[in-house]
Amino acid sequence: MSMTISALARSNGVGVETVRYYQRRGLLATPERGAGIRRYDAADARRLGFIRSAQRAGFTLEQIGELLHLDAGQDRARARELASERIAALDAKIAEMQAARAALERLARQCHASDEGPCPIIAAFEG
Amino acid sequence: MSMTISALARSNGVGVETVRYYQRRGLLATPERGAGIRRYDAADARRLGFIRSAQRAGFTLEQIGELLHLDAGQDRARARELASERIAALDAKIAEMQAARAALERLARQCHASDEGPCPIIAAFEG
DNA sequence: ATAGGGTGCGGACCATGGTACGGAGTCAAG
DNA sequence: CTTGACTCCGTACCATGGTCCGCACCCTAT
Repeated sequence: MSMTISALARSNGVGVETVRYYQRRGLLATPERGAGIRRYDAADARRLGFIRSAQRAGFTLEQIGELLHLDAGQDRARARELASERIAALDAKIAEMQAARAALERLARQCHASDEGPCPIIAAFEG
Repeated sequence: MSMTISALARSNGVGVETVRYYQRRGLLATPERGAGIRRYDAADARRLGFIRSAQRAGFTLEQIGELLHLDAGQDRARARELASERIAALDAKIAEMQAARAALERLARQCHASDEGPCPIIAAFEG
């Protein structure tokens, strides 16, 4: 089951240029080409899927590169370390966003409540 | 109470270059200069504070520019619109991050539980 | 009055994660 | 066996939010 680069890209909902970019970044291999066209298989698709999943979990491409180099679990301690760093970062970011959300919602309600005086949304940020 | 650009920057914990960047972006005014040096006041500091607060709430500099042009609440409807768009975006992002966090934590626990077989953290993303 | 540090300004550069371009080669259908 | 779509590859460019550089000028303390 082999595919062209565009099929590989489509299989993970990315653009061809993105695949090529990951190759340049060393995240995906560039297979040998048979008569000019490179052919990809299910393993490549899985690897691309890995990259996208990890990206959704907030890892940067550089960190993903490191995870990939841990090569199917040879260095579990390091993988756990990366995971818990990421969890901590996510916690911080989530807390920040929840605070911002709460503040914005309160302001939007205040702003909606009356059309007198300065807009609380604008005013709030000025403090 | 006037200050130099570096005092203004310090007042909001940013670098001088950041202030200058905001000026270029049209978010902060560049006051007239008295004998070569520009002088800033409390209003400038408040405006800079506004920018940083709004940024913390996840607005882009472009959106912040729009908020600033709403000029102290002349267009409350638009301000509310921006606020609710931002709330929706925050909700989506928070949900995504919480899902990622939960997945990562589960994986880290699994990985910790045994040192046999492939690392679940790596393996999980491969699906 | 002179050294040092801060300022003004334009422009270059940075990281991140892509996206677009152009020319040559390749493949599949009609 | 040609046409049109797809591929390869290097290079350039994009947005975002800054950061740094170099030169000239200014301000303050010694």
